[in-house]
Amino acid sequence: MDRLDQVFAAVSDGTRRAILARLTLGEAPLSEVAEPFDMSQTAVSKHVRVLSDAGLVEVAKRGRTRYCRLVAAPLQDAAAWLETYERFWTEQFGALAQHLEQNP
Amino acid sequence: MDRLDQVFAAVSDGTRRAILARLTLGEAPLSEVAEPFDMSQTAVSKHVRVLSDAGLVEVAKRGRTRYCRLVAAPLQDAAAWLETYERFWTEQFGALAQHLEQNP
DNA sequence: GCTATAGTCAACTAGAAGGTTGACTATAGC
DNA sequence: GCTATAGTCAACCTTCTAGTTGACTATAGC
Repeated sequence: MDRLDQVFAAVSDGTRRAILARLTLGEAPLSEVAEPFDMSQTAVSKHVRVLSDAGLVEVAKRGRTRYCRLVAAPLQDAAAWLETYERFWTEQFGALAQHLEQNP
Repeated sequence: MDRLDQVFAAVSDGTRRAILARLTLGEAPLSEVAEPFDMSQTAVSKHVRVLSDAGLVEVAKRGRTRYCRLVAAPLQDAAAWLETYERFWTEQFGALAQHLEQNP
């Protein structure tokens, strides 16, 4: 599995996207990250592991707590991949607009 | 699984990204889409199914052949999601640049 | 030193993904 | 009408994913 595979797979899960969204507010201990979810802390810990394997989260141990921090950089590769398709969706919407204009 | 989940999951596989890349060159019959891959046509057909379930490909039957066409629109939602993180990777690169400036 | 808290680890389960093969359906073209 | 081609479908296998629980480790704080 290459890195792009990993990044896209990591963000293809709503729970993990929610974790990333939480971390945009700043660093947080695992327990706090896990709190909103209706699942065991172990499960959330596994999600965080998937994110950190994809390079999207860094976990730092300080005392007995693990602080999670967002690392957005790998998302840039994903965005770059998507960008190469941008012209296709704009073209298609253009074609649709044109069609609707001619067939009101 | 919501739509964004589906789109991200669909593009998290290299084979499927390669199929999409092929389709940027224009519509193609399944057999032609399958040709470059070292796997059965059935397997490729399943990948195309995943893509079409995600709304990224449309398949039209004409005669005995199925023509596959790229539909980029759903990628726009993915791009929009990523955009909300853009400021985090630029911030982090900014911080890195600043650090490197101060510690040459 | 005892106890409560943060988190991991190992074992297990259920279901989804990604692939195979073999049999089948539908159409093209002579 | 026969045959080759395009593709699906169903059954199966193996590996990965997402979750569980229970036992364990490490540290904070009195």
